[in-house]
Amino acid sequence: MDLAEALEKIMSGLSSGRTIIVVGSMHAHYAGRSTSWLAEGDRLLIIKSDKSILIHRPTGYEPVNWQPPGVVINAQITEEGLVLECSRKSPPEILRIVITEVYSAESYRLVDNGEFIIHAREEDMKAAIINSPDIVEPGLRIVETERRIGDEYIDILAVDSSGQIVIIEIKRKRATRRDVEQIVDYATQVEKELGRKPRKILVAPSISKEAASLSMVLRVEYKCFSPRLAYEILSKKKGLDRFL
Amino acid sequence: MDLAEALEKIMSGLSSGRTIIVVGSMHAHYAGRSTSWLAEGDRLLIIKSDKSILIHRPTGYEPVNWQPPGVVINAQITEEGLVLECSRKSPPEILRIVITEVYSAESYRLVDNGEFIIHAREEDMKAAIINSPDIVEPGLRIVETERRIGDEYIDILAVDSSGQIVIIEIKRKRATRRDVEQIVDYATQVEKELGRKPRKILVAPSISKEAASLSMVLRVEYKCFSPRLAYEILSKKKGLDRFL
DNA sequence: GCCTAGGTCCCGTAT
DNA sequence: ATACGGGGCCTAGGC
Repeated sequence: MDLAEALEKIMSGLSSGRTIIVVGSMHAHYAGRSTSWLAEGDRLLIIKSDKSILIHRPTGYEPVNWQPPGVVINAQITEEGLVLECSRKSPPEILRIVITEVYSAESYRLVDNGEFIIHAREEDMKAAIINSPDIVEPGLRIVETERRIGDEYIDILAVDSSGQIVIIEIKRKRATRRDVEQIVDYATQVEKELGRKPRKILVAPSISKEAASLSMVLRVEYKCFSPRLAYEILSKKKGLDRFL
Repeated sequence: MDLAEALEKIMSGLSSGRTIIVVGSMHAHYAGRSTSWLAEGDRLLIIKSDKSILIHRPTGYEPVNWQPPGVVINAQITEEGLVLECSRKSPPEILRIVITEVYSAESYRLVDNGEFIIHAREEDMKAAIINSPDIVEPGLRIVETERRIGDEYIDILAVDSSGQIVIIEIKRKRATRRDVEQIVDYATQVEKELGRKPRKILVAPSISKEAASLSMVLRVEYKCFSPRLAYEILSKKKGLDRFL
């Protein structure tokens, strides 16, 4: 396909809100949050209906260059080739794509209202614990979730059977040294605000060796719990709820 | 295009290491690190030559479902439609895609050896500081970079004009409270290992208000420096080097 | 706009 | 395999 024809496909696709797919040889230059040059090669260029842009190489999960939704696109043919200038104001950045050869250029009116449901996330762990605080510790009572202290958010604030405040930080993956530091920071903020030293419990499916030893020093407790288990508990409960 | 024809395109593309692009209506189920269901809708399916898989909706930067490179793909036609089972062992996960209608299915032999160069990253800031430590502070001498203490890495270890050890942590973006905690942690480790309290300098283009106040408390110093400036300094130096 | 925090983050790198 | 840290991370939510 020649460049003029491809430009026509792109322009009409852009104006009608279609998703555009161009396969061809191109190079690109990005300037903004960083600066990059991509030399000539065969790639897949996707321009979505919300004006998000992706340049994909033939390997790898990630696009090599891109723009998030909402850019302004200027397309024209110059002596260099089919030039697409994709820019936005905030942050100030521009992606300049030069297509020199087009193997295919098509646009599609895609209708996608399909629901997307995802589970076994940190959110499910939180829900399971709120529903059954005993998962963390018998006698625990939930006080507040997503409590904001300063600019920070504490996953769960609770009170234990002896009346002591408990901070709970949930992680869906193995807890790291950083996670331990995070909950200690929260505890410092809570103590400043409420005037009492809280207990600190890190809930995660596992904990790294270094994080475990740091948690000893900083008096952070660890409770094993996984997103998968949380999801199973919630599913069962939901299943039962149907019969109640 | 009918499903059988699309299957044929996919199979031949897979066996010849081509990049496959399917536009059509599909639904998908993922089970592994999390669990998700994507209901029927029009999407773009990409199977790259390294067997990375992407399902893109008509909007948004991110794929809604995906698999990183290296999955095993099983494709067949069932009563549900064209079913692709993409699985891997570690971590154990599977993405099952059911294509019910195909608008387009093509494969391309993409040749991409183009170099990709990126600048104005943290790495450039580090290089500029190593080259001219005065950027951080007059009289500073670099001792070591990427020093490993335990499992952690310290960006730059230096000595100031009075002979005191200095830890430098570089951030390409505005420094946060977490960044301050990180360098304090490094300092603790350094003190344990070397027996002397180091100075702590956070180098970043800016610092959040909360991070600034925390840095006062924890005796972390802040030095303003940006990836863009670092890149400009390095470019000039390189330009000069050509004439020396 | 800033700030926080999650993510099937991905990715490189070192042990 | 685990662990750590960067990324133009992106995205959502709050202020």
